Amino acid sequence: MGDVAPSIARDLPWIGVRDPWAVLVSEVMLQQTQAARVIEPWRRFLETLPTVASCANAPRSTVIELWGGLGYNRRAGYLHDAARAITDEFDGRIPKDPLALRRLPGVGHYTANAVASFAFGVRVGVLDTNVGRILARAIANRPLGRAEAQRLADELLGRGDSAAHNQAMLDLGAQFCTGTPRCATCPLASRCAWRTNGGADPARRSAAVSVPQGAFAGSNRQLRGRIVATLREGPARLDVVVRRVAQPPQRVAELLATLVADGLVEHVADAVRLVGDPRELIE
DNA sequence: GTCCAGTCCA
DNA sequence: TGGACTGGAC
Repeated sequence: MGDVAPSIARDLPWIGVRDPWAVLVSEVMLQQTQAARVIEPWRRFLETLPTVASCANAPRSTVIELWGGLGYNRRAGYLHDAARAITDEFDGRIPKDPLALRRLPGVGHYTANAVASFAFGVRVGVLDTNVGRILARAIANRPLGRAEAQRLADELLGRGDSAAHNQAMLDLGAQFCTGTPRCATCPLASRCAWRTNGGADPARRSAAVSVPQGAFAGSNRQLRGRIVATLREGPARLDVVVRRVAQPPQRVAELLATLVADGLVEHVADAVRLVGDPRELIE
């Protein structure tokens, strides 16, 4: 985030100020993806699918294609499902109540509150991993539970512009309160409870704060990469892939199924034509 | 190799 | 409530 804010939809006039659909699309794209990489795909997406209805009526392949190089293609599927759910269950209008928003697929605490705040001005604190760290470090100096952290975030809103406040918190956290904090330049440092009192980092194991990724070696992520690399050389039968990556057929089939479900690589689809739906092999 | 990170599910 | 999933940037 940093120089470009999560609520980019508010500042880009061609799609309409605070258009709830534009905000929802941007917030889903911003899940685990930095803002700078989101802008172009976001613009492309909205040019083709400018409304909830246009997305709900579009074929799945279009939505996944428009996702471009953002990765985490599952989010595209969720967004497509969400557009259909809004059409079917909410009369085509994106709800402004965070609890209702959370019923949409792919919409969790963060996205629900962000859409409520940035699209509708609902006075609710937006809590991502960086804001979670600010609360645990600067305010409480101890790990917080989910409800506690949300209550603190809500209390900090005060009486001013709550969306602007949330934006400031997100930016402050993203720029200074990262995993390894940049206290030397942080404007909150002189008032930070953790800096003042010292001790172990309270953000570890605090609510909403993400944990480090596990080891790469031996992970599914590594194996997925090897499978994709194998298939890039051309379509291959499942038994060939299994031999190449030297892993149990069951495990390879499971990962292949996730690759297919995510619409990841054309060669995977070729492989599926050769060996059938790998999901059937798992049963 | 390490960092960043929200949702889902058990 | 903690772990799995996922993947580009550096």
